[in-house]
Amino acid sequence: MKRKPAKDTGEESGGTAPGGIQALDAALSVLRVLRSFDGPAALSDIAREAGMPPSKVHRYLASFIHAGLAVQKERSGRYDLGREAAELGVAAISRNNFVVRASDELEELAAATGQAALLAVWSHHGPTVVRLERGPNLTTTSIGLGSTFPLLDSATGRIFLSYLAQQQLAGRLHHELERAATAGVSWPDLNPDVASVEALTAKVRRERVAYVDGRFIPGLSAISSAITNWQGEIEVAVTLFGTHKELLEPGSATRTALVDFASRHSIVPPAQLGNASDRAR
Amino acid sequence: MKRKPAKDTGEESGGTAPGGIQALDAALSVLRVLRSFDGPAALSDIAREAGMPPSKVHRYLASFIHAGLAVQKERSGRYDLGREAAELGVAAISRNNFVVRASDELEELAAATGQAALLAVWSHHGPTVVRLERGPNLTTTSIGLGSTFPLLDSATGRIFLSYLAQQQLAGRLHHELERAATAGVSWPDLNPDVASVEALTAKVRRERVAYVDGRFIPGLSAISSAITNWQGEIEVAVTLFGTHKELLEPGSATRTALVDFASRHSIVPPAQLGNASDRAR
DNA sequence: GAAATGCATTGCATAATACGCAAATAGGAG
DNA sequence: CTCCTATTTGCGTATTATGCAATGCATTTC
Repeated sequence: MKRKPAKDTGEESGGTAPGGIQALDAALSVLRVLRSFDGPAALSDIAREAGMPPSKVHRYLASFIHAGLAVQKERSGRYDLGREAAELGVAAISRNNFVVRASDELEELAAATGQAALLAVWSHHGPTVVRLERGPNLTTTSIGLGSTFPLLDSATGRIFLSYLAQQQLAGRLHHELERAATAGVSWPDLNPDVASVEALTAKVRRERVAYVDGRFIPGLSAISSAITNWQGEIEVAVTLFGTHKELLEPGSATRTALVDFASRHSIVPPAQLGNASDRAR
Repeated sequence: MKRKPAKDTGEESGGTAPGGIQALDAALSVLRVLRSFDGPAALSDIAREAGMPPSKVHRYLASFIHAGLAVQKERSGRYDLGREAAELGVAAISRNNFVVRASDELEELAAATGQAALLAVWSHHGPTVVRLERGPNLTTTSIGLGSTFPLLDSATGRIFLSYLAQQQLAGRLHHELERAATAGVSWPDLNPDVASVEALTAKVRRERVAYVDGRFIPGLSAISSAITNWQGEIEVAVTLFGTHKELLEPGSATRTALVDFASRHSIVPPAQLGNASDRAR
């Protein structure tokens, strides 16, 4: 096969895996480009973004379509991710033991509290719904798998805000703070500045729950708690939501059940096993 | 590159996409194999399942790992799906509106089967038509966008009756059962009592279709199937209808096409996420 | 209405690259 | 320590992916 005859400057292994296959690396980078679009994308746009000739990308896409990872809409249309991509993602998520175990009991939690319940994990877009259990009282909602929540404005978001490492949050947090500042928005319990956010997250970690009342979705109250792994990092957020504000009260049965649920599915880091940095290296 | 020197029996395009790339097709089939396992898998198992030499699979996996689609656990360990796979799936699902996706092909379904076709979703009033494709043979009908169907009396309604959670149906189902009981109505295949309804829905779930012949609308036969999401919950019902009763027969081309259409647009949940039939009732 | 533009798609010749085989290395068990 | 299983890596070959350019299709522009 030919290579671009021009540059061969010596810097060779720029994006190739050791022991991997060049063509496959190239193809997978196209898949990532396809994912990075918000919706269906034209061949020329994908090719430009990937830095490859359209004919090459077209052949990759033909194989992706064959595998079901991509689809082509309408006659002579644009490309989008396909059903197989969705199934792959669901399978990947279901390999996460925390999600699987919590899913098994999520229905019980919803039934016991009489509220709708969801599980969310962090993906690079933000907190993302991976499991949803509609309660008896909630018929319709704009929330579904793949929905993402804001960090500042939602119970689920605030849990990640409080438990996730600063550097993972940084990009999105800055963005939301800036938007809030320029729009002149502020909330009853939060101002759009770093100090105020710090105070909020401290409170959330102390109480082990975060909540909002009818802010992100009008008329809907939500309360969320964290399921953590052996390092004390958040793996999943569990959120209950409904139309009554009473579920937020410190002593409420709902709140107690939620915290209990989160604790039972968390792994409490053993306190006196030496600190993690010793074991890490 | 070499090919298996032995068999080249002439059966050529067994699994290759037209205009696609052979190596990529092979690699993606490995990805699918990896997904088909319940958890982490050994190289030799993946290779055997994919029908390829381990060295080939190993190189594919190296590229998958490089792209984040796969991970290798521990030292010299087994392979599993990676974070990028989850992100890919979330992206696919969040931009994937079941109604829109199915709408794109509804016309083809109608043309291929020669029947009229519709899509219906659940709104608080009941099954509601959101897309309608009049077939070549059907000129006029009382069905239009926004029409709602009864639960007991229509193919579309019976699909929702069989796949939707009990609590969402409760109100309307009670109402219809009561009306039928007081009016003394009954049907050839259904009595207005809970046990009879239960038997019907079990049959529907088993056969994956529900149908009626000229009952809801005299002289009109209809057959319906469910498009389900990642949790096994119904998102949309697809219904074909026409004046001939033959389309209801188990082996008919129409029925086969319908079930195929529905499964192609459904997301099959992995076994570990708990199965939907447990939660359905 | 006709030309023109912007796409996606597809032959084709070439040599670059992925493949199969087999050797090597690592890990685990007895 | 030794064997055994399973993963990883070199290497030569010809199969196959690639860039280029021509084709086809559709929508737009004048």
